[in-house]
Amino acid sequence: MRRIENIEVAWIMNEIADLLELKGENIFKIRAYRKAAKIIANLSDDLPVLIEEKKLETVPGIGKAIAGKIKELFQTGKIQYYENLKEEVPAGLLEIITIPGVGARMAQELYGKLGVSSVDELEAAARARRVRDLPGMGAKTELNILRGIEMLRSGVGGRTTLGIADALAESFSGFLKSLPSVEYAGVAGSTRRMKESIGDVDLVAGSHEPEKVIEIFARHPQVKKVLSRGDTKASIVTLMGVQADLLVVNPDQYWSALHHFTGSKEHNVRLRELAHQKGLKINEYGIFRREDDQSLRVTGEADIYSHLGLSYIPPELREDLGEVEAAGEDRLPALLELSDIKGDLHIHSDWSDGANTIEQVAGRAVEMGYQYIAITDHSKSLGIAGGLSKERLAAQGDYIRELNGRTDGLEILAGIETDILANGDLDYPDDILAGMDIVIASVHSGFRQDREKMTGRVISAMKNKHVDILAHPTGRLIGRREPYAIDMDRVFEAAVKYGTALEINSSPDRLDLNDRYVRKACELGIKISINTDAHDTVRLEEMKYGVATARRGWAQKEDIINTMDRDKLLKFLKRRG
DNA sequence: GCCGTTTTCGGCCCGACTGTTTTCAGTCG
Repeated sequence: MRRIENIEVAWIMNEIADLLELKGENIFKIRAYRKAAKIIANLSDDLPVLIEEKKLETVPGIGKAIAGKIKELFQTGKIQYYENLKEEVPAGLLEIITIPGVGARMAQELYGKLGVSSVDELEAAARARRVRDLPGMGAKTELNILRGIEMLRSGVGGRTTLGIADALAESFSGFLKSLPSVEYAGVAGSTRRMKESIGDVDLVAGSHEPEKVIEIFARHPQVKKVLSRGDTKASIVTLMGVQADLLVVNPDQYWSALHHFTGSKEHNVRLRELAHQKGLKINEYGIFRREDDQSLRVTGEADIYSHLGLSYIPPELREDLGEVEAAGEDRLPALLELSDIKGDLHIHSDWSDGANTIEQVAGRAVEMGYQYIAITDHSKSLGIAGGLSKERLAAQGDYIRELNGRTDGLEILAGIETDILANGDLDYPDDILAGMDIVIASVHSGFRQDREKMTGRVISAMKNKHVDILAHPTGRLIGRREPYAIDMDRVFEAAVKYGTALEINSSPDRLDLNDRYVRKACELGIKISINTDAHDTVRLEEMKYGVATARRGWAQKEDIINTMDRDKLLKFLKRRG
């Protein structure tokens, strides 16, 4: 039988929830399936392993019934309960509820009264003005449905990368801060938590004149369309098609609002449950004693956690993946900081497909306060990217050594990003690799190899004692290309066995390793290198996204090799030869 | 459907905006 990934099981659980919702089932049952979907999507172990070890039911949020259905899926290839549900509910309704503003109740009504069972049919019914005749719906609902369909088709509401969202959020936040009527403003939501992809940008402001702030926000030149607008909240779509939401509160409620809108939703639910147990209530305006509604003092996010008996939880950890328990027992990790990074070990220059000279890269690195960088251009088989021949590589090495002699305070390492060829060989013989200061290995071709072959290919490269780092280990491009088929458990085993470091590629298009793999790798004691893979000096700044991904994976300074001082790093790179 | 240092039954987080309504349900985050 075909291998079934955890994420596919999560999709099925979510679809079961959708189907149950369309049937009008018990809301708590629906939530249980949605919760299970989230949990499964975030598991660090593969489901078959958990089933094998009889540990599936012990996962919080997964009980007997759901565990039974998952086992059935792996044993028989399907879930009868799910199949039956799909029989009962017209398939088009699942599509209809993806229209923004149309939920299960409306879909049921439209199907029951108008016989609408696809987005196309709904569009026709709305255009024929038949929707407005239904109870509880009017002309505005009809228009809203058409707008929603248009949005769905235009791709608005799709997700964007962290790089784009972060830049946009910072620009809006700066704009808000510059307004005289605004006392505080900041970025919240998944952008603040530095998730790898962002649905919409959340902003929070503290002001005594919320209407005025909303008004100015809605007229910002970046705004293409205003989706909704109240006294304290507004949603807009930017020219780039990214949705941004702004909440304006009283300045003394700012920290509670920022916290609330930073989420995640799951993290907040967890905190509210905890608050409930302690006789408290949390919402976006503050934290209150339930008995007399008296509000407790909040002058920063740390106060909220301290009222709950928790140590401060940084935004990157707020996913309800164990951070609340850890904060309660004061055993949160001392997270890596951007300032811990002492250098960048994967950079391209104009010797291959980079835009800048080595001197320009070095100059920028000095400005950034780095102790060292590695120039790692492409190897010869990547002809399309100007891969270096043996001779060019040797010449580059000489040049770098000469440059090092006249560069103060920055060590430039002569490195190479060698391709891992389809058969697992590297692009140069061992004697050449032995002469490099640092060797990075990565896959740039043959992405469609099967899992066994790809895994073996990568591991044979890691086995080579000259290879220091495996770059972008899964090969994914966020939103554009799935990871290649590779057994990461075996890659981790190999990293432990051979001492190869794994990369977090900081490019917001990659973030590879991802946060979940980082967490697992750190637990296994694997060393990680956070690199930008920059092809121009501007993108050296993307180190922050790699660091954020490491933080989301609970990484500490000790886990990361490019936090080492120069001498320690050089020693580390020599340890295997 | 899940869960349990007050419970194996009876709970299960909180609020804004919208559109259609005279007091609220649906949707969303």
